Amino acid sequence: MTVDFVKISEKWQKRWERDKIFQVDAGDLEDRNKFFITAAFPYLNGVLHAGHLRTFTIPEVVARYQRMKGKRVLWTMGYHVSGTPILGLAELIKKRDEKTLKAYNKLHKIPMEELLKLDNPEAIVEYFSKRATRAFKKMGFSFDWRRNFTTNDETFKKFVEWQFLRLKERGYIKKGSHPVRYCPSCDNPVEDHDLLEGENATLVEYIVIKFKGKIELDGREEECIIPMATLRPETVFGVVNAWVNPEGKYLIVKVYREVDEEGNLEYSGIWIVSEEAAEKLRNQGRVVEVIKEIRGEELVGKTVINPVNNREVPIYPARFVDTSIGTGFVMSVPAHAPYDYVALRDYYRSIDRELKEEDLIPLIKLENYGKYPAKEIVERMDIRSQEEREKLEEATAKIYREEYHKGILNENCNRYRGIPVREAKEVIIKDLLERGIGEILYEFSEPNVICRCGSRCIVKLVKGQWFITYSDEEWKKLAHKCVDKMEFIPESLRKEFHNKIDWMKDKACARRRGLGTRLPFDRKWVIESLSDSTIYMAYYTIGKIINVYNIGAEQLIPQLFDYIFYSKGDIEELSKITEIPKELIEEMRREFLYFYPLDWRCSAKDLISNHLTFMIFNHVALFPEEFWPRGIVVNGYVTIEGKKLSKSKGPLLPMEEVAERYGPDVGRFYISTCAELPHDADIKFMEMEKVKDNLERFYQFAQEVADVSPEDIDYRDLSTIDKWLLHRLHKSIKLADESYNTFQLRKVGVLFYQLFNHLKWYRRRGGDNKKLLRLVAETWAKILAPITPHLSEEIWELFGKEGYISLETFPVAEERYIDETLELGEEFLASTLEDIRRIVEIAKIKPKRIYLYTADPWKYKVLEILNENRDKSVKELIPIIMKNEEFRRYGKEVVRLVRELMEIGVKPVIDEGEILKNSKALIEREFGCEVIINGEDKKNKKRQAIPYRVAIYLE
RNA sequence: GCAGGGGUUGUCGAGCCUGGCCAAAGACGCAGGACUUAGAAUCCUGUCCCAUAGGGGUUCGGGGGUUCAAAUCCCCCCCCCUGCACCA
Repeated sequence: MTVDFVKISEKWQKRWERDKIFQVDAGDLEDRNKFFITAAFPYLNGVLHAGHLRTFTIPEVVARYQRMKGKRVLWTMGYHVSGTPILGLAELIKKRDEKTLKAYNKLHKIPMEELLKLDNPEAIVEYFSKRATRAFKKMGFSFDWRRNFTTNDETFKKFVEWQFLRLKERGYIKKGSHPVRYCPSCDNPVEDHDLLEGENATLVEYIVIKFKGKIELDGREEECIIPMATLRPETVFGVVNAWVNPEGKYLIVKVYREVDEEGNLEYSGIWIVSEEAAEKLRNQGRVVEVIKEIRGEELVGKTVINPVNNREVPIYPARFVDTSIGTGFVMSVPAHAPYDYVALRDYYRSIDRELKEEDLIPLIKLENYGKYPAKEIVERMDIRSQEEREKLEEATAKIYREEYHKGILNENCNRYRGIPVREAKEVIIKDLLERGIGEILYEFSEPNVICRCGSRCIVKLVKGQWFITYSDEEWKKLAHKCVDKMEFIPESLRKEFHNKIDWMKDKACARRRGLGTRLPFDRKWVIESLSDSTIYMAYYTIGKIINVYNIGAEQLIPQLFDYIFYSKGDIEELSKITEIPKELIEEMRREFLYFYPLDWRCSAKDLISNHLTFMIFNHVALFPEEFWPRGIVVNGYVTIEGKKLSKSKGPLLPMEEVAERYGPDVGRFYISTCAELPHDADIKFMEMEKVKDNLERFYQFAQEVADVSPEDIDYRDLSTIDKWLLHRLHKSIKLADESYNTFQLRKVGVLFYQLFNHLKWYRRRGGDNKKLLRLVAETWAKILAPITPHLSEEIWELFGKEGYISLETFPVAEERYIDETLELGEEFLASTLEDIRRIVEIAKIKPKRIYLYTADPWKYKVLEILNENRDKSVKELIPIIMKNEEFRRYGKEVVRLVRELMEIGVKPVIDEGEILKNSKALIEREFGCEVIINGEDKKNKKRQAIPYRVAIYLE
């Protein structure tokens, strides 16, 4: 039999839409039996794919489940189109970029003639919105479509404007400057995907320590600053000399620092820096005037004064100094930096001096090392000269790591003595900056960061940038509080969110280009795309009214949102100003009050450190505690046959294709059960085919029992195996219920497969109660309905039921049918069968008669005692049993029995004789011979029997 | 480097929190058998190694420890994945 899943799904999708069964409105505010679940909406620069399918199917299934649990479920979807990628895509299509056209034609399955029309952002937004909607509908998503929107809708933008006005009012928006990756030739910040090379480079913060020196200018000796850039500012206490590259080009410059947004300058003195460093300073908020150019060697032999301890140290030459890194000067800490140690030793040798321990200044105590860790490791690794770069890198990394984690500053570090390095570092940086002897200089962690245009990127400090002040400590406290109160699946996320909140810095929230909302208080800027999507779940609640009644953007003034979200203001007046009828304003307010807060937010892993964290921050900033989000669910990624998804290179697997090729139910079942929630799911097409087979089997099973009535099953009339099946059914309901509640959809899948095994066993045991089987089919159609709604509806109709199964009540597990001893009995029987089979095989006997013996009664009594003392150990149990005279005469046999029973597991005593008698025919059938239960004791076998393991003799 | 997750038997993947019924669920794959004109489907059986009576041996990244008992608890190490932002 083949089932046309696509045809079935189309039939039901049409009916659902016709009857609007998934539209939902706010109910009684006094009885908020609601469930509000959302997923992070998709960014529409392509079609929806397998990754979306997974992330959205999870809440979709749970939404359907909760609907069947009688909740008023708000579940819908918006589309994200803000930012630059859609702009970029439009440009590429306009340019007829071959790679892009190919990818969108082949992978996104867009016909070429359609594709060529998508040469402007508006067309792209429209096209992909339509495609996304079509894909969702084909997969049977149960959205309330009236609430759908895109982030480029004028009405939505009004909502975002309100958000930013209120954030600013609360002091969470400020202006400042920040470092960005920048291309000097494109004169623009460079995004990740615009990089040719250096995607992994990060921004690192060097601390520039301003050593004081003297330089001759126009015949006069002038005070100057020779800045040392370092990543280990804590080692400044151990500086014994400075390094300069003798062949390097250096500049004597006057430095002015920008001190405010207006560009006011503050004179910072005469500096000597490498030519490259001068350029960096220019890009990073300083004005640099060149006085004179010199070569590094001119500085060799001069001295500088360490600003932290006023120690005067000489400048020596070193070839390892790279003038393009830092300032072109390096402070030398030979006690703790292998490079410095080796270079200093080399230099001393060149002037016929020997480097002695007294020449070094140790500043970090480190266990397993002496006073001079750098010296030790250099000697241990036998590093001969500063040319042995690889070894030196290794030594440096090792020392750095160990010192950072285990080192403690010593008495040379004056007031920082006794503080572990990892703690001291931050404090020292702060102090250096505050005292004006340190400044920050940004660098890339890798030398080559190349823009798509071929130029080398620089770090540029952008001025006048708008920030959201996520670094705000008070704000963070609120966010932490929210996290403490929330639920997370998996639970480990809680810790991760706490970490992320701690680590949050201010975020630039506006850009010069891209789709989206303009900052209401500075219209030159467009709100950055991650920042306009942090509280849009609230918009879902009111979007219905806006869409249905065609409310215009100009009507959505900030005061209106204040009224809806805060109950602030006068409704009469608002209604007059906005020209929105009072009732509609009230309805918006009620929708919000009814559905908020959000019960669950679902997303894939990638949004943890940005979107999901921002969502928490923005909610706690803008809404009272009762409206903070209640839970977050995060799922793993999707791969296809082991390969990562890629919108440009494939594989991609559009959602629509899944619906068309396999049918939505197959796709939904597979994607929600193929991996545990937090794990990555690997789509294998062969397995998807198998899912199809299994769903067909289920449908077939349903058809077999379609003509039976499940009414009036009398429990008392049921056979043991019937009762067992009923027990299994109710246990499955119970487990499915728990699984749905905790988003463990894979478990529902496993239960479904178990159903087949149960049915197999039921039939093998001679079970054939049609009414009962019909009940099983009906119940399972409901259990599966959230996952395979179309098939379930089809079966529901087949069973002659009125209405939609999607709106039915989820089955309720009834404890009175759950009886674990039934299960134990069947397990006992199965293991008995298996034991017989094994003996037959190993002994290579074709038995004529099978003798089965259950254990002697006293053994069951022992088992009972074990059951009563489950918490006791073997040692404790023996004396308890031996207290009884009856057992004492069995002596050592008791001890052996206890050990054996512990091995099998302590289970309740069941009537094994009865079970065997009951299934005698089955055993005889399976082995084709006579079975004798507890008959004549052949070969003294009977005494081998223990509870749950019969003695067997084959003849 | 920091943070989070992970390493299980042919594959995928449970189990680990709450130690013992764990040679370790389930699915898939593979093999044998039944049914069938044949195939598909279905059903039965097997799938770490050894074994002519239900047994024994070696396994859960590596090493060490706790315990009568460890895939499960503790310590150390190795390896893999993800994030570290202004980008969706």
